[in-house]
Amino acid sequence: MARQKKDKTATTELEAAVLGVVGRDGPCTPYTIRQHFLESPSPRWSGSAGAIYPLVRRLETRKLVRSTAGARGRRSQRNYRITRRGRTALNRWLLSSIAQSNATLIDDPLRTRMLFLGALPRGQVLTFVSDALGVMRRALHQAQQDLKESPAPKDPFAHFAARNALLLTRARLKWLVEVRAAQFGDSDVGKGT
Amino acid sequence: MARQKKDKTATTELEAAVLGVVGRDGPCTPYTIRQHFLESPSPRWSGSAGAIYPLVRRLETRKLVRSTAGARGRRSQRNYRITRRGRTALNRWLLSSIAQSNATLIDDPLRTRMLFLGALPRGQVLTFVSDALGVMRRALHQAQQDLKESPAPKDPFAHFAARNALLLTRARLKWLVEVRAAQFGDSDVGKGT
DNA sequence: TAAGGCATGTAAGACGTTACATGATTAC
DNA sequence: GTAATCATGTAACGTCTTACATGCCTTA
Repeated sequence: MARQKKDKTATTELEAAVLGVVGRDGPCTPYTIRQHFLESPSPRWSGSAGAIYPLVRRLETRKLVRSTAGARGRRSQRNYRITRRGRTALNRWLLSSIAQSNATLIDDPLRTRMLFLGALPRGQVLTFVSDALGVMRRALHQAQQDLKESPAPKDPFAHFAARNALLLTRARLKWLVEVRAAQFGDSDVGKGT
Repeated sequence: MARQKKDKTATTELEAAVLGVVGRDGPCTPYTIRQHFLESPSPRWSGSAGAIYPLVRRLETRKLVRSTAGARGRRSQRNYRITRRGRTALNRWLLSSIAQSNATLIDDPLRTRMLFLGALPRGQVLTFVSDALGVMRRALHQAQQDLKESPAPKDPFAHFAARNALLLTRARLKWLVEVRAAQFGDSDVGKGT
């Protein structure tokens, strides 16, 4: 992806997500797009200005969005909306990125760490697992909260996304409980929170 | 993390993972480290030479690993092993990165896509979900396979990691089945594969 | 001794991050 | 009218990626 002429149809996850937001929510300013990512429960992107502003210009160069100069007071403002080409690109991204995706096994930082936990003395392994359990219980609460705030009738897809977050969090919590049980033979299995 | 002097104790996930591998498996050449990542089921890193070779030198600069010049035939070869400092750093990374981690909600590319699935006509939504189900069933097989190949007695932590992969994959599969049922009212729920 | 692949790298570049800069608007 | 915050950017940089380069070393 570097030395070569860049394939014009290739799209990063963030580019696609921005395109998706613009397409779904209608005309956006870079600022509203940023807000969207800043408020999103997923910590994948920072929503930093340094990412978003250049990105939307990139999208415009590729004619996936089009901007019109609005104005709020005297301040100039760009309103971006998705083009037909953009919709096509989004559509293609949604459908084509699945099959050959590397998404078969998603990343879990806790799993990465688990691989090297043998480096710790037993007591610290316990600390690790306990801490992780604490974090995960809070995450579960958050996920439940988020799910409540995105009811199915409002936007079924947002609802499904929130379900995904909940199910993944539950799975990780279950895993941690399992690990603790296997390591320390306690009988808390299934208690959860 | 850019404009500022870099915090010497900061460590990227890949750096820590490499450090972990060197610490766990004993003296490594960059080549064996690469193999490790190339063979790993987790697609998070490519294990590219361009990443690994500079990285181990970076670790050596920071005195987290130390290299000795071995030789296979006349070919010079660097053998890296972890230092005491390296063990300390690894230890700290394992314990400290949890609490303030952004790992509370892990990323799922399918979830990202789900958010924008409203852009597709209904028929294509079905296609999307079906394709994803196919991918996920294969991923489930793979995860089960991997789990079998890392039995608990051999390395309990590797075993736990494989369990994590399996549970996460199951959760995603369950989620997709749920989505399909909600969208299309079919009664396949619970059938799975 | 030539071919192929093993092993070790380097080169160029895309992407996203943090931190800084700056004018407009609002609140007091 | 001054301070805070909104909104829009730019600057510098680190990490990782793909593609290329290059010698060693085995095997036929």
